[in-house]
Amino acid sequence: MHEYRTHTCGALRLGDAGQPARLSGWVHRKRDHGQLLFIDLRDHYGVTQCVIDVSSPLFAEADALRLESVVTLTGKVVARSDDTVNRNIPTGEVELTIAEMAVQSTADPLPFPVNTDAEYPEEMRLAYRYLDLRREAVHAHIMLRSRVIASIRRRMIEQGFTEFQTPILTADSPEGARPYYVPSRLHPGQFYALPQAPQQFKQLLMVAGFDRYFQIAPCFRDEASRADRAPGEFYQLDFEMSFVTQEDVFAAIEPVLHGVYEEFAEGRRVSPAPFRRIAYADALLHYASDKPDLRNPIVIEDATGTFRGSGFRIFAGMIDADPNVRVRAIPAPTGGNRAFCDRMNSWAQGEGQPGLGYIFFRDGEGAGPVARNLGPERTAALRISLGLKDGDAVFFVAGVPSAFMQFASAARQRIGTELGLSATDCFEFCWITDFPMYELNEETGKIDFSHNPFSMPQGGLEALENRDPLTINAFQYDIVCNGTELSSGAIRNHRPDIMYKAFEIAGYTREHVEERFSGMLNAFKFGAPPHGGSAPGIDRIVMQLAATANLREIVAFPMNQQAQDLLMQAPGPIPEERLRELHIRLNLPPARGPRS
RNA sequence: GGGGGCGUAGCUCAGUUGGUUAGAGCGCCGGCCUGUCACGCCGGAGGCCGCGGGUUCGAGUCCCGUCGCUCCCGCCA
Repeated sequence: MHEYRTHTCGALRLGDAGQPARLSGWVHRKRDHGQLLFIDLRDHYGVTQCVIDVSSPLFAEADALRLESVVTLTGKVVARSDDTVNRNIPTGEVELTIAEMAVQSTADPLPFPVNTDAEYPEEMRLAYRYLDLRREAVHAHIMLRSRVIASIRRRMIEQGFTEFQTPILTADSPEGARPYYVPSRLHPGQFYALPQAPQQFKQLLMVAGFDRYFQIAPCFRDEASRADRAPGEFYQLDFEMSFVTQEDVFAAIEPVLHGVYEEFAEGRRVSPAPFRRIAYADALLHYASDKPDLRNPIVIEDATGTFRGSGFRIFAGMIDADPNVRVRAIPAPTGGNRAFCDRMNSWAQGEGQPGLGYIFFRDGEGAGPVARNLGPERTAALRISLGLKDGDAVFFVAGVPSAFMQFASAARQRIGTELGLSATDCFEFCWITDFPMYELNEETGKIDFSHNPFSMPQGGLEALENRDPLTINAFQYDIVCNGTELSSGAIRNHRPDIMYKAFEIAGYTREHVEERFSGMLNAFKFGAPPHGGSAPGIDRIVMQLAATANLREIVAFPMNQQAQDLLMQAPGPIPEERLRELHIRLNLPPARGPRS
């Protein structure tokens, strides 16, 4: 017989009754009846009830076992009588009668129980993560993550992608977040940087002719964390393709994402490929967001014309005073009663807004103060254009769009949720396309890149030379699911001449470009294919599939919000001689850690 | 960098308007119990009420400061 086990704790069935068996695992739970003791033995695969009574010489030792001790139990598999079968577990028709017992490892009293799914403080969960990971729900989430990644890998390879590894110790990245630095021992005063993304390497692989690259890529950023944004490090499904248009990129990744989501959706509906494409400008207009949650059916419309010169003088006056002012109408089907409208208005005031104007429709006409001042004709025209009927309402926001955007988005989401219009239990994907290449810096009045400076401008060099930069879009796109941005991507700018011009518009000289991005720029001078890609966030995908709002549910060893690993106690001080080796002198006394 | 929330037993939490000796459930320790499966019953130990200062006859409770955790804004492929 094997030293530790003949079966796992999830394996035994009625058909095994009468056979000898050996199980190893953790003491999950004990039920002590004085003369009779039940031990639920747990391993990765399941739980099996083991039983021993006072006639056994092992009884006292078994009785004294503390929860979470690791034991090997050997005995006979016995069918349970009908009235003692446990239908809740797969092994519930049998039990193991304990004839031999070997204690592999004893457990001290636990800082928190692991056989329940109660909530515990994050700090404790992270400090004892190996215990936290024993709990059923977290254990299942980590397994889900692994299966999702395996599925992604298989689907990417099926799509003709090749997996590569790119350096972890590399050079400072040209743009983006604050990097992590690693001091060089061999080169005094010089530092490696950890990659914020393998962006440049994957583009160089395209230049090298590999055609379709992917990597489950670790990325490092020294930026503040969020519940859904890990501090320090996270993983992306990084991919890049040569000789492709934007539509080719979409067509390559849509079946992967759709397939993975369908595989793990467990009944939740997944929007079919091809996913909807929404231009950035339209997303801002209709959803007040560049990551619209399409589970919410509400579509915002412009109503500036309805209010211009109207009797509703607050909005009419704003429109006359500033040509940038817009009025937006947020339809609220079934929201047409004063109680709901007033509740939304109070909520808006709680959000620091002056209020939330509304019209609600009943008896064939619009009601409320806005309708009264707007007049029946304009009110009726608005109702018809928005497709609203008796029992519905419409809310209004007015001002300069950039100022009301965040609030309008929140209002749309709140209306959708409160009226039960927003779907649950589904995944709604869309692409946001046509991001502007440049934006005006409000403080300096200068033209800045609005997103990624290495994206190909739509219209190429010709557009850069002849058009108002603020009207030029880039071949840049986001993939959004349920209001979460899964990734950004772009068709890259592979032409040095277009790159020089693009940077010139943003105020950078040719010399500056050559100095900072020489690696990639030089590569592009020796024959570079047009290419593009994207990098969906693995953690966010798994979070959505696991239906959890917190990253710590789906990462095995997460850091806390302050980017500390409470289990391994990182970051931490290093010995003086190591510092000397690295040519580093600490000028300030080291900050005292929380558990020094 | 800024804002909100939380901090009472190992864990989850209650603690009234500022008023006697700070409570409950789980866990732990001891006792009882031969068919439970979140077993049940009895008993016990366990508290710098995050820390420091203040107001008060009296502070877990009110005020100020500080530390820790967390969520959000800023930031962020």
